[in-house]
Amino acid sequence: MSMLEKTYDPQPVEKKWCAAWRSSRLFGSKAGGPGSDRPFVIVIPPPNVTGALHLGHALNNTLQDILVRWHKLHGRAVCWVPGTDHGGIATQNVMERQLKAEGKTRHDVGREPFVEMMRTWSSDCKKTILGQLDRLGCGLDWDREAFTMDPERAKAVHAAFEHYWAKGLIYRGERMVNWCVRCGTALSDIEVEYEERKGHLWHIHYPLKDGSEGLAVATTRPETMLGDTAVAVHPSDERYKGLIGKTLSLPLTGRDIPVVADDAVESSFGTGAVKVTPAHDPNDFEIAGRHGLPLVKVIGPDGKMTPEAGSAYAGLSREKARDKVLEDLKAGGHLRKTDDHRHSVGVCYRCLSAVEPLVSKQWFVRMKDLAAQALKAVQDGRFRIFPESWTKPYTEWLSGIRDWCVSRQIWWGHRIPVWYCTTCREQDGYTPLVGADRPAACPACKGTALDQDPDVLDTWFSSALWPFSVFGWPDKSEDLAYHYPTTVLVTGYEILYLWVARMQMSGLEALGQVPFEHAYIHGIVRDKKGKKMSKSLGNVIDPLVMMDKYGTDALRFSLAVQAHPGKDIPFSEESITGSRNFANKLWNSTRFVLMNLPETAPEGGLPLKTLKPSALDLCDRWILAEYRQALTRTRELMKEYEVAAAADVLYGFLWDRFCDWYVELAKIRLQGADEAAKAAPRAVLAHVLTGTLKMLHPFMPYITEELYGALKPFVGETADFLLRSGAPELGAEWESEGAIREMGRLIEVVKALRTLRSEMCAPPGLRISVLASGGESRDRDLLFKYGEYVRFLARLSELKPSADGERPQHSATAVASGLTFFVPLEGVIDLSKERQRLEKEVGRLEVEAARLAAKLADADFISRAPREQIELSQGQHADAAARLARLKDVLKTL
RNA sequence: GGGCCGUUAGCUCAGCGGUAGAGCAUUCGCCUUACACGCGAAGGGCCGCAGGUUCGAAUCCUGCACGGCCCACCA
Repeated sequence: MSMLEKTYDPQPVEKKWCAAWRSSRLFGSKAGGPGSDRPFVIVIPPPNVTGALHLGHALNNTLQDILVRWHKLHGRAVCWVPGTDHGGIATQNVMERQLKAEGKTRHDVGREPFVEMMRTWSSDCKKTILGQLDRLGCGLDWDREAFTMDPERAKAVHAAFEHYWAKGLIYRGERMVNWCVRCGTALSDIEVEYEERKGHLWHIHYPLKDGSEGLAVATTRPETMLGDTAVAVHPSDERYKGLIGKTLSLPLTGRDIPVVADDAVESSFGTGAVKVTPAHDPNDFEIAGRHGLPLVKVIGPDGKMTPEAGSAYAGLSREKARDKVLEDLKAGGHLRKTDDHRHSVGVCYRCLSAVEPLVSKQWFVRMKDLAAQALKAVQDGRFRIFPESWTKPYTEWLSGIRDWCVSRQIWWGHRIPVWYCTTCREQDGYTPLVGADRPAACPACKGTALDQDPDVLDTWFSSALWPFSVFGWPDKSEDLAYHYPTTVLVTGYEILYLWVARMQMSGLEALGQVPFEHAYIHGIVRDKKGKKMSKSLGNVIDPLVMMDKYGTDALRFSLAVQAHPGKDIPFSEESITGSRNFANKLWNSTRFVLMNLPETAPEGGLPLKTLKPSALDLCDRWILAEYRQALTRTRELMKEYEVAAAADVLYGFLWDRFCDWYVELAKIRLQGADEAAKAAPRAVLAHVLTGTLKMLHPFMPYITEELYGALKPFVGETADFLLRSGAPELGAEWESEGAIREMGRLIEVVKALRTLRSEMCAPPGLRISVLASGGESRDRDLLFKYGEYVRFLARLSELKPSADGERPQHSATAVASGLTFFVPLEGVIDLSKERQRLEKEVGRLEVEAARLAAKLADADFISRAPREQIELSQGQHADAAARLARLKDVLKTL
């Protein structure tokens, strides 16, 4: 490493190590084979092959890589499986948009060629994405790359489907489903999002068949009235009691429809009478079921009105039909009222167009029993969610689960492994054949004409199998047994139900064990105003651009340090510069340390543990104690997936304690003439810095790998990679409350003197002389024992004792750590300014002393508070009172 | 309609029973031989509101307000 540059240049370093990690198979678990302990295993949430990585991916994968590297550093076998998801509708949509630009549809291309085009295109996309993950530094096990639609995963999909089928957990039925007219497919309930949209509430009058008054219904979708087969009212609604059982004449169609009574009707809404359109509204579908009402399908899967809607409307789009129905109702005098009305509209989560509830024949997975297993796993602790607050929404969703519509009328996906005999399929009670391969013949009629179901499975069906399909399930291999259950799944809360819950259910069903023991739920990366990043808002930050500009480590660290469990991250470019600066700080502190070490490292490195305690100075013992604390604290936090807090602890330790205090103090000996005295700070610098870099490595892998390479001989290590060097250790014997307390007192003195210098406008070049007086001998002894620290850090020419009361003329005063400091500043000091300064300080102390005195005078406090608390307050009071007395003394003589 | 989360310095957020911290931003002083992507110092907060529990509450409890998210069949 060239130590000439003052500023870290990330690009060459990243390129070098990225290639080295990969070529050395640093993260392969295939070669290593089963060890004695459980490995740390993560399967990647496979990104859809729809384009390039965005910041959300960068966050998700940074967090996973942090965990993987962290556990590898601590000696655990790790396996992080890379892969991508074929992405079903989302991916097909991208391709269809491309075709549309050429004026074509997928039907112009044809099913087979279209799927072929998608395969080619998605594999390019896959390469891009995986390359970007590599660049992010992800320690993935590249030998295991998987794709949700490759042959191995197809095997798992078929096995799962057959398993469900055999157990009666999968069925085909005509049900109300969410239909995306634009995508031309059914969607599951959770693939529908709801948007508040402006609309109207139209009041339409339906006369009785006999021509008498009838009643008015209120609706937001007048075009569906063509499919009405009843009007429902609440059974106890006085207004309509007399009409229940009567027959209405549906306007525009003349169809006879009954008035039925149903509890589901809310009397206070609209007119209190609901038109019932069983074929196009999930509620109405249920009402119809209860009353044996017929279905009239007036909207087709193409979003156009069907012949059943009547010749005047057939072929019109939903929107056009609405206009015409309203016009016709108005003309017939049926439209009574039009109110503005905001209501939520279900939209497709992929294309945001309004979803049409339709009755359609689809495949469903029966969820109740599956959900019960998953519920049990989370309740008895086999599965835990971090942060815990997501557990409740998760269990509630599972408790209220409905059957999962898994068939999709698109072409890109796993074809449903079901076959129909062309001759027998129309017979009542016909059971289709289930299997991946085309059956040779129909078992009933021996006919060989068999058609495969044209639909494909929901993309989430294959995603749900991911934690075990990537390990070769359904084959019961040693590899699967070794890696399953995996350790943790890292993902955003937006797919908790869509994906996490379904993996739990299918894993428990297929293997009887949870697919992962923990789910670590992170937030969404937003812009700095908290808005979701989107191309249309123009607020997208491209992670690749950020990596080019500031370095990968800076991007990773800025994401990690903000990733508080479950919380969204308001991300801005400024937050990366802070991390870039931190990387530079690491670079320069290593530069400093190396400059102060011998040219070549001695055999076995610089000794630390063999140094005699007497050879260690207070600051050495202090930084080692602080270092041990930082290690301990970081480990505690990581255990709880408190990644952001862990990053913060390391940041604070390295920058504040190590650089700003220890490195400065180490200079005293390093720049001194006593060669023997240099051994201790050299060893401490090398060991503490190297250890801290190791702990930071999961967060900033590139720079720490680079710096470790330069430092390792000095700590007696020879590992080729940081992650093979072992975790930093420091025994309990290095804990030292005494050192931390004593340094704390000295730091207080230094800060007080610096403040004073600054307030007195003493130029930094001016070496000042300081007299210390008063205090207990314990405090004086400490001060003068380490007077060199204070002299050096506060830039003093001398620090010496003065007899009590001897205050030099023209001096400024500071009180710290039980002592009074006088700084003679002839010519520099302004007496009236100094008086003001002291009076302000006196005022502040008086308030504090009074507050504490009142507290101590409170009989309730004295009798009820714990003793250590009382003693603490007494100490604080004594301290404030003493400082006050000193300052008042000084003021008197000023 | 239900649930969850949030409301702390100008901004972003920590703290979660002993009256407040960090980073960034601001101001002032410094090219102090690791680092100006730096060093030192300063200013800035009745910890959303109202009650309650407690010797003591930003911290626990109960309401309320505001913001965000999730779920739900109000046509």
